[in-house]
Amino acid sequence: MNASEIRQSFLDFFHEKQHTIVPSAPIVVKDDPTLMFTNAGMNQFKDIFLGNETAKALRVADTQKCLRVSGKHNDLEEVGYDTYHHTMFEMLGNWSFGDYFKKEAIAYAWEYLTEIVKVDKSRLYITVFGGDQQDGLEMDQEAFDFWRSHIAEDRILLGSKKDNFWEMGDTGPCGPCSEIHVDIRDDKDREVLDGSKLVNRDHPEVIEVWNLVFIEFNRLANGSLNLLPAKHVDTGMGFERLAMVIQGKKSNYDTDVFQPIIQEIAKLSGFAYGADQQKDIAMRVIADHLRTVAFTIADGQLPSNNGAGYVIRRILRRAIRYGFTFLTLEEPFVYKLLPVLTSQMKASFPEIALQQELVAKVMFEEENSFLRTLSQGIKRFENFVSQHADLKKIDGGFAFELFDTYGFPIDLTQVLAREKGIDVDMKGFSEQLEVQKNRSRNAAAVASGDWVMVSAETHPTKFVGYTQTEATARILRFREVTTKKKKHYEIVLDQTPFYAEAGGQVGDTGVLVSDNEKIKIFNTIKENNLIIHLSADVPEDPKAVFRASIDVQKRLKTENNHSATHLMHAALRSVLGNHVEQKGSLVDAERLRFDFSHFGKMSAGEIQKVETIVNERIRENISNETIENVFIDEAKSMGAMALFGEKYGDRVRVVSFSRDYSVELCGGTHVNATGRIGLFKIVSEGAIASGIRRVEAITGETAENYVRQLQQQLEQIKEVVKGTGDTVKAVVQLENQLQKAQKEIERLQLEKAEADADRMLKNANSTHGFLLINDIVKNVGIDQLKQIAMSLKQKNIDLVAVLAGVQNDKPALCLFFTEKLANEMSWDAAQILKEASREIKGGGGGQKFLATAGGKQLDGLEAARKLILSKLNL
RNA sequence: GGGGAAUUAGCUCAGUUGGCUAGAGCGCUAGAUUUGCAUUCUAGAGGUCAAGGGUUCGACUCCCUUAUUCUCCA
Repeated sequence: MNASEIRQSFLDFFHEKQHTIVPSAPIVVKDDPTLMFTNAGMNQFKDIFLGNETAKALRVADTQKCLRVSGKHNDLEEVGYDTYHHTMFEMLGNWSFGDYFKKEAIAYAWEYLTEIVKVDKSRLYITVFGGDQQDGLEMDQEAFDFWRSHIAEDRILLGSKKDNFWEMGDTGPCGPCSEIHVDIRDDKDREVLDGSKLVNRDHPEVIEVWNLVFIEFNRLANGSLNLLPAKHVDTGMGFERLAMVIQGKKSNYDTDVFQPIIQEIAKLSGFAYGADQQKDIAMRVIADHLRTVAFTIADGQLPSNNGAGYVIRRILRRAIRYGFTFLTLEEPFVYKLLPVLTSQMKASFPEIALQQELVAKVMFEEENSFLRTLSQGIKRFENFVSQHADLKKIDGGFAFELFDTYGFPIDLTQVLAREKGIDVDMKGFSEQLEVQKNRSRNAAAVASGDWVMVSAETHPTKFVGYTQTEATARILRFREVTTKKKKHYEIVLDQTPFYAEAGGQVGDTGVLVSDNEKIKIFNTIKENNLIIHLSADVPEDPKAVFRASIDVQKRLKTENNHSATHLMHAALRSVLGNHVEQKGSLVDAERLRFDFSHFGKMSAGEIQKVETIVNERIRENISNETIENVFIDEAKSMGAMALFGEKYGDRVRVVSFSRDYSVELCGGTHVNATGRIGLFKIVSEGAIASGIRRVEAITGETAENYVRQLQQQLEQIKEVVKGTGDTVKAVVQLENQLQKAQKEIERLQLEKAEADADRMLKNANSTHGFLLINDIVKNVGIDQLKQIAMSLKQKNIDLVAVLAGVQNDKPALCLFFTEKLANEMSWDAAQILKEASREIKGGGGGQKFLATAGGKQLDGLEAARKLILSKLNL
């Protein structure tokens, strides 16, 4: 079986068992602050387990794109070194939401593995939760008994809480789990040592393939466990591992999931896979990371310098680093592997093909910029080494600075040091890294308290904000959340007019008012689908009936901007082309920001066209036509722009302003008719990444104020330039005149300096075989004195000049002599002036043969000049 | 969210403990060389040293604020 056949067989199997097959959720998580990436198949069903949402189907199966870069069994820096660690992988999974439980879950897994894909039964082992004293839990006898009907008892092993008890987090749903392990060692090795001895021992050939989780408890913040009313099954099977087992390989990287990519890397680098251990590692790293980065960018996450984008950047850079160091790939190359990946994956994941051009552009740009970082780091390293002769060890602090400030990877520093036959002080480096980590951890610490359940109702909050700005509401539950700086409260209501931050639109602010108290809501956010009101105050009487009202002015302005965003999106597509796709947006009361794919800068004409079209649509006063609960296919046939990377349920909300103009899937709030938006004005256009542009615009009152301000500015300028006709021409003329005048001043100053110099030369005395100038000039500052000295220098005569000047009642000094004299007499002009300037309460310095000084005590000037002459023995 | 850095000519970057009339390479313009081109040589134009404030006799350099970008950590 090849990889796609295996994937299909899994989905077909569960389809026959009455499971609904759902598509993979995006790998990038947008509406869960605790998670950056989908890291398990169950993520998209989290709300069902948490009880925030009811399941649409009781039995579900899918293959899910997952990404893990850290965690107990996963560390980015380990990927590539062994046969089975990945950053991105597919997780095959089947779920039961309050439907079947342990018996069926176990039977299905056994049937699929042994009957469908025919894994050798003698290679399988089972683990079952063995109980935990601290939690007061018995062993999972139920699971044990069900397994006994399929497999011999001595192949069922009891596992600890660490291996066989699954928890979503510190609190929340959890339960015992049962794992299926497979022993893929050669028969010879199997005879020597029984596989059961190697289960959960990190042996690369005795591995877990499938984890069946039986969710039956809820863990509270105090650590105790409650039984859940509805029990769920959550299973996950690593697709790449399964392929390895079925295809009889010893490494995931030897399956047809990875080999085509690895062979392409071999071709590009000119090294064969399998010939050299270090090069093999590099190829595995690149193959793995390519998949991760490509899928993530295709799902809408661009590399950036924080959060999820930063994780992607780091992964891509790791791939480049390995190519650079071990495969002599010193030009951008990762993006060249995309066509292979695409042709392999597009059948199951069409987004990867549709976004290929953009992904390639973004990757190419990232690769280039990192290669620049590398070459600068190398330069910096060379500098350091050449400045520290006889270096035995590279200072840990310096290595850390290279890494921390300039992004130069520590292992490359080690490679460079080794080439010079020196070590890097890794202890010092690690210490500084640890300091940095602690600082960050302290700053980010968040402690959430238990939810205080006010009401027994469990239904999700009813959002009434599409039609109302006020509603009566009861508190369902609330909790206290403490961050380092302050604490706040999170409140869940039974119904609310507050829009929670989503889809780029900011959350509402407002108040909850009861008979006795008034609680200010400073923001509204969404955790998965839970609407959470943020407040600085704890409700004193949580059971009271509240009047929930939003800040209407703020909401109206935000709606103007949101609707304008839709109009602009459509206008951009008609002006620039259909390749324009939304890549992100931010809508608040002040402005709208829209990121979209487009190659190249928008011309002034294009910007104007977009502005014009949007303003036309506003004047047409098009009514908002919003349809709730539309099937996704129907929405598409209406012409809705389906956005890749957005997670949508089976039914969606469609917002349109004229069916043939703007139709979008959107959960946000909008104007009833476009006329209310008022004036629309684009204020900036720029690039945020290769192939991605950002436009910012304003509407309504804000736009009016903006235009008014421009007008006022223009009028003021007109007044200043006294131009009645062409103001621009007048300003340009003024600028030209100014430039000319400045040049003229410079020229005159130079001329004057020349004249001064000539005059001084005439009056100079000849002593000791050279000319001595001792002069004082009125209305001349340090800069001009310097100019005079430079003029004297050009004369190429042996001379000493002691120049003094007075400007704005401040004394200035300049001492100049030819370099030849400086050498012969061992004079140091800077040193002499430093001492002399004390007489005028100032300071000075410069070079050996030309120095200047200034001060603030005018009557010390004579003394200073005398001092200089005496220092020169003149 | 926290820490570290960067911002100097059209581009890529130098600029030492505060004092050099702010430089280099590439690019640009003109001239010379050449049958022509590449090349080479000569000359020239091009700078609000990110913006704003402060310290100082003096700030590209030190301090503060802001903006943008990079980078590490979370």
